[in-house]
Amino acid sequence: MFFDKKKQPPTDILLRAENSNGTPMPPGGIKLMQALRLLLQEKNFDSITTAEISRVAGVNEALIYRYFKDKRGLLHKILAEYFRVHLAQITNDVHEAKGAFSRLRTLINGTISFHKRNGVFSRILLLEVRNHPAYFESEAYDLAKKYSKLINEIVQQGIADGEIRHDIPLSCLRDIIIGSIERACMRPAIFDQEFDEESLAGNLAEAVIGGIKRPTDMLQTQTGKRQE
Amino acid sequence: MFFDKKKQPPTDILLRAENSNGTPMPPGGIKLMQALRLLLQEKNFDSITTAEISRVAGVNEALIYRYFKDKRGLLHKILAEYFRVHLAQITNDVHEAKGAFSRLRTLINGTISFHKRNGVFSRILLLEVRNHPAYFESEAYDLAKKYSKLINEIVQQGIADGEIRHDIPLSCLRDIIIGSIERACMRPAIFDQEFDEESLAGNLAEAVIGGIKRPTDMLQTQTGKRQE
DNA sequence: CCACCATGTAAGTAATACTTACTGACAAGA
DNA sequence: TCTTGTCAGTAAGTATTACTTACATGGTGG
Repeated sequence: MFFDKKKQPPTDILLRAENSNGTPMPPGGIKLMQALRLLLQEKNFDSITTAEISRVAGVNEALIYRYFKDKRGLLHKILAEYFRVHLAQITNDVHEAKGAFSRLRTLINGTISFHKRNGVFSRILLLEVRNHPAYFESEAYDLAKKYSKLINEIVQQGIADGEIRHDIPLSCLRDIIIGSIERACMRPAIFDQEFDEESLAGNLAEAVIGGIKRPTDMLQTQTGKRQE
Repeated sequence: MFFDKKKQPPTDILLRAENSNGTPMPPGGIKLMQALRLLLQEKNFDSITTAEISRVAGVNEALIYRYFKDKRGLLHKILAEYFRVHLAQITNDVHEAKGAFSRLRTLINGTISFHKRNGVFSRILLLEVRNHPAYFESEAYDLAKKYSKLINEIVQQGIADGEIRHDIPLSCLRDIIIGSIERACMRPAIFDQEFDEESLAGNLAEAVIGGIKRPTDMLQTQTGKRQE
């Protein structure tokens, strides 16, 4: 097993969140983030009211607007804290692995594991934020781009080393990797389904790598764009 | 070229929509659907008000609640009409093609083409509905499942014929196919970006098929689950 | 002519995201 | 010790908006 440090409990993320300027988030802000995170385990964002969030947090409703831009700003902040932890773990693990394929397996494994351990992260990222323009101006989106860049680096290195095929654009390869992972995590996130992360990640990596690896021989029909 | 009938204009869908019981949708309902579709070209669903929809449609606001369950019900109905047209086209094209790979290419090509021609469909499906439980009770979701079943059929036939690998679960293969397509269409949908559908679909199909095809020889490391 | 039903409407209501104006605590400086 | 300023927190609003209710109208069959 090349990824054994994933047996942590459903990490208590966002306990130590910081404000955008670097100052630590005051207690009220932390409580609000924890409250929304808790509520998101049971219902979708739109059906959670600001009154509910503040009631669960035990603070006044107006604090949402003091510490965050608005209700969605609070959501984005939570996502950002998840992403921060996820990125720290995954970049470390990836750089420990050697070779493009091993790194990709590590990435796929780690990402799916994180999604499984953090269903709220899954739901926020896959379902709740991308329909609203403000997300793409948020800190959370910046971190999502960093994640994307990490994949770019792995794939580009793999191409340079002759492991990964060079006849398909980088963006397309990245779409396959991220798209497959997200699709696989979406159904469990929506329906609260359990899944075997080990085998899922293994199978996904196997098939995805099979598709993006450089063909070692010429007997397949892969080189010609289309035959008919 | 195996898919030449896709040069239709951005189809005028939902002009001939029917109510759920089979009776034709009255004029007011049609106008409301067209109005929301128009508005969705410019802003996201949440920031469109019912007052706005009815104003653009030129009918009274209460008609939304007579002909649809609620505001989201109207959204789901629009998506369902898009899906109906899309499914009719794609199932036909797919069944004309022969062989699992040719069918998959047809499916990928046709789906991406439909997404490109119908940006509103893209945005509704990929961004606006899956965050709300009511979607999964809707007619639109039933059609989405039909689309999913179509892929199942292709892949299962491909496995039976020895074209597609059998060592990876069907659900996983399907996630790769759908996930890749949706991820590739997401960025253009969000940012209104143009893209070359021909090359995108070709590249995607090429890599995806490369990953799910049955290995014709044993010289790769694909059979063992993991080596290290 | 009338009963009926479908299409359409005006006016209202409850809920909710967000705002404003305020209080108390605490620390620094004179 | 008084003043000043800042930061955490709050109560009480307001404007918006999704949704409801009760009513009007027009065509159709008997």
